[in-house]
Amino acid sequence: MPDPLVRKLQRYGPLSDADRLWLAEALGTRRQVAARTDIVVEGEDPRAVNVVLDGWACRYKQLADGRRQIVSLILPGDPYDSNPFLHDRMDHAVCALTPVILAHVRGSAMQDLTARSPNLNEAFHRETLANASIQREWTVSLGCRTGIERLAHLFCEVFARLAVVGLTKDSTCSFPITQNDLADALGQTSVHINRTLQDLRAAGLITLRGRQLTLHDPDGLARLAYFDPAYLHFTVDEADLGALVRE
Amino acid sequence: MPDPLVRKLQRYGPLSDADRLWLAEALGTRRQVAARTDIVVEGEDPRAVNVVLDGWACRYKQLADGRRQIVSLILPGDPYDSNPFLHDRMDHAVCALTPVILAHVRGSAMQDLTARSPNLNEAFHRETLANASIQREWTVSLGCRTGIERLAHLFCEVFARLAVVGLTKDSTCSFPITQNDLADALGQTSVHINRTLQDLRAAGLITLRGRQLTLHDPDGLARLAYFDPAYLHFTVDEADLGALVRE
DNA sequence: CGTCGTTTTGATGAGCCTCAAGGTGTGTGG
DNA sequence: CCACACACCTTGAGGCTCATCAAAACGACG
Repeated sequence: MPDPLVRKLQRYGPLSDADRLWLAEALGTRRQVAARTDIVVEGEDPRAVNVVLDGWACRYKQLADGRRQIVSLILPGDPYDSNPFLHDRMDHAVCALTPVILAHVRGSAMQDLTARSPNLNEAFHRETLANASIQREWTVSLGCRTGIERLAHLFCEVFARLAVVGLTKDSTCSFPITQNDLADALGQTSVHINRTLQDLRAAGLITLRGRQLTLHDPDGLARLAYFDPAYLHFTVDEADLGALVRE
Repeated sequence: MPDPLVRKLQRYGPLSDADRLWLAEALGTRRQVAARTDIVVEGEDPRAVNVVLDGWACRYKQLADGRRQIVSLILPGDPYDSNPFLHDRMDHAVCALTPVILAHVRGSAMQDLTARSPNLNEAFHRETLANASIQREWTVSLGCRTGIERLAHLFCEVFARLAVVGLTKDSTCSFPITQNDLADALGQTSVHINRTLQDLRAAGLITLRGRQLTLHDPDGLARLAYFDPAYLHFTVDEADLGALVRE
């Protein structure tokens, strides 16, 4: 398994061979988690970091009456802090959307890592900032994009994020979540997601079949979605989705 | 002007007298900004921190066709990083919603501060995490709360955040933004906000007149909004809005 | 006293939800 | 190997929430 974490962090700035080595060492044993199960966290060191190496996960919150909102997607290569706060109860949950392979960097190891390598320190810091930025963009999507724009925007974002860790091929990537999950992420019902998907297909912009997403017209999709990848904050400038697909 | 920043940070953990003193020193000269003007940032040290001491501001993003989404509110006592990223262009803007008084802590001063005081370091860290949590909650609001729930939730959140910095009196606080701003924050039109406001008033839950918000039934409002203040992550446990009002 | 930003009201229609049922695919057990 | 179950996707009909457009009332301020 080529390490998606390294690929990810590299997009925020250069890493030395030593950095890569240290990072590989710090990643402890891998753990398998089944789809549709919460990734629970035993009493957790706030400095520790978990990483999804394979599969998709999400953060979600649930209202008392059962309504669920997926507030972010966690893709291969994404580190995530499982602990929102030291003394507080968890205010949201993390859940595997597909079978997931996790690695865990202990708090002490993490501290060593960032102390030894300014590059890694910087990269992790940027990761945090980029996540905040993505969260803001989701707020924008839910606040002022229409149904079809939201869906198109999510496809653009996911494709771009997967491209960065080398998980796209031509204009295709894996897209293994259900329409129900999409609905919970985009603030709509699965029925309506289904209809909107058909519109996108009819417009010749994408196909989504058998957990595979293909972008037939990345630029058109980005235009429809008002997608501007700047908010992803990768330093290497991949100006547009088209470039990602062409590469 | 009693310092709302100190009051805010104290809610994340205890501060010593020395902490308070250092912090007061670090806050440089104050700056006035007129309402409805962007708070622009000259080439900015990424470690620097700005603080709103008085007035309300917001972060917003705008789509190419003009649609605006307010992604967060910045209230008195809220520190905010003006720099999303060092080398990147700004991916969102910060704007004064009312006349605002700002203070600025230079990067070097900030570094001294956190190096000298573990308390302050911890408090600022928690502030960052709390902000991320608030952003997630906004995602939930936009994704799965109805119009009236959204509005009620925002009122609860704002009241709780203002209570923490001592800016509420009985069950009343200042609420100086227009229905248009509310609309841009909650992903609706001002027309519909207006009608929803009337519903809240008719239900006897609030009054909002002359920039003053009064909660007549905080518990009822919280119930309607599915408001659970845990996501604000103040360490002192003010279990519910009611307690805030009664105090 | 007039101007301008803000709030309020009305009428109409689009977007999305709800409920309900039928279709498709995949894995499982007999 | 077939039959069944179950999860997921798809389709239809009807209704509610909210947007849009337009205009009137209100209020603060010069």
